Amino acid sequence: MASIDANPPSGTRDFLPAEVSRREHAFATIRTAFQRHGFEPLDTPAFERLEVLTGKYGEEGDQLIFKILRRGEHETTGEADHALRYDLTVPLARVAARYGSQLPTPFKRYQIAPVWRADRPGKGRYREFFQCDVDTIGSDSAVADASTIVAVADVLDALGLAGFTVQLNSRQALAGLIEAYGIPPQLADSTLVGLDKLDKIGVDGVAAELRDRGVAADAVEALVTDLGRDDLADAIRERLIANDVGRAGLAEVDQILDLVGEVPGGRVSYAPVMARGLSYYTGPVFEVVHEALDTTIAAGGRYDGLVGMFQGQDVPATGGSLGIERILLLLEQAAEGTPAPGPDVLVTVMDDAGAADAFATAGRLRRAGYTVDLYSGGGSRKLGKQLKYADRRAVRVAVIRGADERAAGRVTVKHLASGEQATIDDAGLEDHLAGLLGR
RNA sequence: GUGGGUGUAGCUCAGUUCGGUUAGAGCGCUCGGUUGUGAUCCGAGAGGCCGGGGGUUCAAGUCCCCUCAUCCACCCCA
Repeated sequence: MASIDANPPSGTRDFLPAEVSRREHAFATIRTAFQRHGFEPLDTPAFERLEVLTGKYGEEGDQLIFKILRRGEHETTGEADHALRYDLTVPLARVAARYGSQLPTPFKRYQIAPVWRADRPGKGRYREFFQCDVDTIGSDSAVADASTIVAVADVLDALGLAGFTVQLNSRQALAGLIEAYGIPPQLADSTLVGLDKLDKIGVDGVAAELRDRGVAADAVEALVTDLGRDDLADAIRERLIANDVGRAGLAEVDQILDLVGEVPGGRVSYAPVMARGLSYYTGPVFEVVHEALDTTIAAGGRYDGLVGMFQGQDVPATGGSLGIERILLLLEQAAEGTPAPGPDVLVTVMDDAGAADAFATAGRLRRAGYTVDLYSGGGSRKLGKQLKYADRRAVRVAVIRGADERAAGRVTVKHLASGEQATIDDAGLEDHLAGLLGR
């Protein structure tokens, strides 16, 4: 038999049962928290028409879109008409454009689903990964921006990830900053990318980066002086109040800070040089970093222009995204060594004659509320093999009913962890299990 | 996309320096230590054309070239 590579494609993963359990549990926690904040679930197709996706993620982003070849006679041309979704925000914008009038305004939704990027895989970085987005469409109010942040913070806290910081900024504040330091508009984006690296490469690194990007020496010098100050935020604030955009941006930030107030499990603060990669943000932007990690675990912001790309008029929108794969990685590390619990009970099958009886017993115990596995193996049904299987599955109790027990109307119950077992009247099985399993 | 590391049993890795008889360990797996007792203990066994291709050589897991995969850093991102 020819053997083919059994590994999943590069950048994708198989999730074995224990891992699926952990993931599903985290997803359930997230769903519950978002719903408590009044967000509704939405689902959209795994793939979209190509033109829905292209032009939304910038030049580099467009190249990372997984395209789907046209079928039939067009197949050989390499032409693509569909593509796997790249994120959940653009599909949402499409949905908002398509069903706008049927949806309540503002429309608040969350979505947990896989997305695909033709990226180079790395640690905590995949070509197929889940995103978890929460957005509000149709509100230009800072209440919506603040609600996003509070909901995201609540989710992180519910997941047990206390110790995070929400860094808040605004595109307007950044525009004001560019103006305040006299940086020409055509260098704005490039400058912001450089500034955004402050935490990573330090003041000197940023200075070098900005010079490389063509920022004038006096502007760099002015920036570096402020960046080096302990009260960086205040220093930038002073600069920003000098121009209109800067003042407006600061007002945005302060209003949200005010609305959000205290957040359980974390802090919220103004981060004056935090930018954000995605080009479609238009207003407030935020990023959540965890103290135990130097990577972003959630991010978001306002993108008032995106829905308008699908219909005539602009619709305000704001939202956020949880870096769920990184969060799951964190949770996994925290849970290391604690195996996922298996079924409560394994009912053994000692012989063909007893199979029907074992089925009946398993059914009886499921109706009694237990999670019950029935040994489904063929071949040798040696008890040792079945107990080994029970151990492997982390089953708590084995129920054994061979020919002897059946003839006597009795059943043997073995508690795996303690090794204790008892043979009791069949009728007393539920009561006995209740004692063993604490129900 | 750029630079570097690593590919040997199902898993984690020795062995490669200076090429030389049947390539090892731990864990896992299978079987056994008598009837129907796991996890522990003891014993036995299965499992590898040493990532793939080409080259040098009497001889290649070991040296050279190519290729693929994977990991780390940078870039970018979630």
